[in-house]
Amino acid sequence: MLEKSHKHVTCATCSARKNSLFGTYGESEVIDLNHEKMCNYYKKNQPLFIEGSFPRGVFCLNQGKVKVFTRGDEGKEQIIHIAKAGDVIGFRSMFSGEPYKVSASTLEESNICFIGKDDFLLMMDNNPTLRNGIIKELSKELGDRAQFITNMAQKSVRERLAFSLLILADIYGEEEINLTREDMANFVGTATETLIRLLKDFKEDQIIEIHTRKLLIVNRDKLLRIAGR
Amino acid sequence: MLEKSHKHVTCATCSARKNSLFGTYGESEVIDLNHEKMCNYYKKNQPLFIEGSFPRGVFCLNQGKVKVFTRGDEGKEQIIHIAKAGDVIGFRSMFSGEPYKVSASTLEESNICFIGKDDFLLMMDNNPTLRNGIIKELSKELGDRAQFITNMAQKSVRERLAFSLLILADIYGEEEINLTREDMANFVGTATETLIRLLKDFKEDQIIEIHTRKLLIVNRDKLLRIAGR
DNA sequence: AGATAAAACTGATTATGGTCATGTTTTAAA
DNA sequence: TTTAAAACATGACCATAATCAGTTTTATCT
Repeated sequence: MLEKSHKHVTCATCSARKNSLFGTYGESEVIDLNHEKMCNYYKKNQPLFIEGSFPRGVFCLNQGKVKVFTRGDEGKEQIIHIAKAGDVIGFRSMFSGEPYKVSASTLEESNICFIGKDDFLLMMDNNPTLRNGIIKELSKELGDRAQFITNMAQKSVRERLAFSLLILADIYGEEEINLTREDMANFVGTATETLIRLLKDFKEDQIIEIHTRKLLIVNRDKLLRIAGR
Repeated sequence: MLEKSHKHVTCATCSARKNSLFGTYGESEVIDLNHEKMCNYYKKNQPLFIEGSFPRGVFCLNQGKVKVFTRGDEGKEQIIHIAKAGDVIGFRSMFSGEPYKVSASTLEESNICFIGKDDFLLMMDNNPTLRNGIIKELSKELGDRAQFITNMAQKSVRERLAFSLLILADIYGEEEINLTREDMANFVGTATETLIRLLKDFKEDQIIEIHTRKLLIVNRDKLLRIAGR
């Protein structure tokens, strides 16, 4: 269980900050940052922001996981990205001036800090390192999405599942992968039933272990081979 | 036929510049820009850059069309984006420090200017408007790709073709859409044969006119309805 | 702890769209 | 202007994966 009070998260001691956009911040900058941010506890499945609304600031994950997704015509979610501790999300629309094109909500209970739009934009103006970090981040994601699109268009569901499991393994690190079948299907881009059948195959081929809701990858090499280059 | 000498393109009189990243440039900035750029004539199907190589600068289209694509495991192209006059391409990888994740080549004969990496980065440092324009552009594209991914994952080929034709209509403007069936299939994300069959359907439903290679949309509303929201 | 809802799973069926094989037309080059 | 190559087109067949309908298991709430 996470601590439910935000008072316990300070930027100076935030372990997630090291790998974040604010990882290069000096002591005084961290103090400023800490002053500007507000931290909140989120339950599982709580929305951070919703497609179509306008951004009021950015979210910095101290602890937990967040799915970023769009909805297709029939309301089915397509998960575009899963954010973990240290990730900063929600800044894209702030720059493009458009409403959010994606929604975000927690996949598990999380501690998430919020930095208001004005504060964040001011920081960007005054801090070339942050600015460059953001440009780099946007550019990197854009490259990743090109590959994602190609995977969607050309790989079979089996190949995409293998690919997705490898991505999920990176995101979950030491922990077991913990997603509902539906979320996983919405990440892979398939029907829930198809996903379940394929997971069963992978289990029988001793590629993964299934512990009810949780998944463990036991043969990464096989996954790499199935996923293709 | 295009003029084959680059001498005839100067930034001050470049009509494509108005809608480009450099659209807001003042007189002296335009003179600098013109001094830094080099303009070249490209034949049809000439590469600008190739996936895996490192960027040496950015390309600014004065005239013509360029496809931006990745290759899947079996070498099949997936077209991510089609750039037209005024578009600046190839800057993403310069910022992320990675090699290109996509390739680009001309779809028709084109006049394309080149601005070296150092010059471009210097311009960015000294010009907040350009910088913000780029951040905005990156952000906008990132949003578009989220939708693109969802379309790929959830729409039928028929729906995607309708959607793609609408995008192509925007890109080609007054001109007729002029792509090989293979390129169009690689944009939609389907097999060439499937694309051909669907084009025939659309023609029979009087949604498009086919003039050998060239396509004209005659019923935009029907396309909108097929494409879904 | 028991009730209720949500999620996970299974089987049968169907349709979409990919592949292969082959012929025709268009384009570009000699 | 002929010829070769590329692009376009069509038919037949098949595999993948979606849909539908239903059961079982797991999680959640009182």
